[in-house]
Amino acid sequence: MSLRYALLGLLAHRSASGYDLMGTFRSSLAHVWPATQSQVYGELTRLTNAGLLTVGEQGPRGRREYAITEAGRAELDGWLTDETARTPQRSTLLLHAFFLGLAEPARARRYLSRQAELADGRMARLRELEGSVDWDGGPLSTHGRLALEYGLRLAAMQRDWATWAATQIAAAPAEA
Amino acid sequence: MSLRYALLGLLAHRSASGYDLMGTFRSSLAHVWPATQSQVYGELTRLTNAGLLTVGEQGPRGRREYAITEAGRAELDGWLTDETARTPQRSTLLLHAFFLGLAEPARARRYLSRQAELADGRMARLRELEGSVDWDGGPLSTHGRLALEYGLRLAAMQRDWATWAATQIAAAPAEA
DNA sequence: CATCACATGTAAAAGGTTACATGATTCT
DNA sequence: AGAATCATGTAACCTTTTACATGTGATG
Repeated sequence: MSLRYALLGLLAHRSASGYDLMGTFRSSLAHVWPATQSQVYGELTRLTNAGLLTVGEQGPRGRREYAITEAGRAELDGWLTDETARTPQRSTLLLHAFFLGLAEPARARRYLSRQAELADGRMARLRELEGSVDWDGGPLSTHGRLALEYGLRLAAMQRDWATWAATQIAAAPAEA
Repeated sequence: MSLRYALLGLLAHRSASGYDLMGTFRSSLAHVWPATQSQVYGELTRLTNAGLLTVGEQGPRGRREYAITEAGRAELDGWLTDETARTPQRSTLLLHAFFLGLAEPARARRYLSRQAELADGRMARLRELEGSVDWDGGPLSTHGRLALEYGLRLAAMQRDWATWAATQIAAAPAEA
């Protein structure tokens, strides 16, 4: 149900076509709430049928420009500060950690070191993104910064944890 | 595809029934890789058909005791240190952050403070869990600790971020 | 005129959630 | 005898992923 709010949120800022929105999903929103083209187009149709969006004049290549309705804004507004909405957390990194005792210590340590490196790489890429985004005043600016900072802190946490975990493995040999 | 490895991982430690495994999912594994009963039973059948598990003697109430096969161990072993396996990260907290500029600053700040509180609560519950788990030497012990530490660090990061983000909102009023 | 960017959709399959359905054994 | 626990399964629905399919307009 969250993709719905991602779309409403983007359209609350300015009207756009499915194609436009996909551009945003590819650049910035991919880090926050990934979505595929087939999902976005489908959801736009559903939101229009539900009266939360309207379609404007047909553009050049069958382009459909979507605009948020009053009902759409109300729906979005209700969600914005809804504390109860939580996605079940699933992390393959964590699942690996849970079962890492089944691998030889040296291999497990190598795996964790590699994960630390990868997290470091993610941090670097986010910092690059930070420099390249035009902080122009849309919902992608002031509050995009908050999201970006979250990503940076998450990556840093994962790097530090993986580094620490590798030392723990060294200390305690494999069991099972 | 990860549920598959969660089950193989648990069964690599000791044979168990679907019901037993559900117990583990309810207690410890829920924090790592949540799964429902209907998912677990279905996957066990699929793993058996794929030759990665075998079913032992029928127990009391039609109980089916599953054991991992050599093929199952090989499959698990390949996955254990596979660096490429990554789940797309989706976080409602992050999505909220991204669009928080659309709410009034006071409301947005209240939301973030509440999220900080909630993260703090999660930390407390994990610390409780840490005390109550019997660290007996299974894959849930040494390496369950790693997973638990990850959870603690994640919650701490979220708490600190939400607290920091609230101050950022205070500084910059709403746009859109 | 060819290529690239624009632009929209559908179909099939996999993964996940919720609800329903049923029955056996053990404990009090 | 009744309740709790053990134990398995199915059906419907929603979300997400991957792949296919098609066509238009602008640019060099």
